[in-house]
Amino acid sequence: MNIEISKEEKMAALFNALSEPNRIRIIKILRDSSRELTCSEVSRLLQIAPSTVSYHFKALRQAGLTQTRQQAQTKYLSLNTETFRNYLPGLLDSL
Amino acid sequence: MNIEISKEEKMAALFNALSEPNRIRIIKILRDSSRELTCSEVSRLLQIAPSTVSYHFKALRQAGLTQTRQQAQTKYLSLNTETFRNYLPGLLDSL
DNA sequence: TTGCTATTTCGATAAATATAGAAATAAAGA
DNA sequence: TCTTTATTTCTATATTTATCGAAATAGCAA
Repeated sequence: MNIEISKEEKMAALFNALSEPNRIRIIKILRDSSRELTCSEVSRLLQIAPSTVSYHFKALRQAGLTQTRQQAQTKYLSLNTETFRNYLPGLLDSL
Repeated sequence: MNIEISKEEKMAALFNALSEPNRIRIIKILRDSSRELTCSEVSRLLQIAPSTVSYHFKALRQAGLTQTRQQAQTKYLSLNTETFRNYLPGLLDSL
């Protein structure tokens, strides 16, 4: 059984995942390049520690805004367009 | 002079103001009723302490999502539709 | 003036958050 | 096998946050 979660709580969780500048930057890169990103690549691009990037990746994934594909040691991050479509239509264009 | 603020930081601040369920509830009431709300009214409606509501009002106002009109001791809160229009078009319908 | 109502600020607190470095895990390649 | 690369987890820390009750502020009304 699931704990009851209100629409407001769901939306708040989505906004919370987006309430950090580096996470917005990650989302924008994904939106604009339409390719996948790796942890180390983002670490280089944004100049933050890999462990911090991993933490942000986890936050985005847990909110359902992204998904990952694994190949060998590397995990490729991409947008979960369905979540944006279902809960935040048009928002990607606002970033 | 102003501290340089990136678009990502601005958007993150807006999302941060929206990352709390009770603040989303306040925004939704304002959107649906198209009337103003007072601190005490929201305190009664959402069953949270007036000081907590005041704290949320301040967070929303500082982000630019709402504005207040004062009449005697009472402050009336309303949506700042311009901010929604400029930065988050269509978002009100997603809440 | 005195008491009532509305809001904010203050003080305190418990919880969550962003961050980094170190250690752990796992796969690739020499 | 040993080394390098990629990522995650753990530990620690400093900061922010949501919350309340109490006190302060300000206006209204009897």
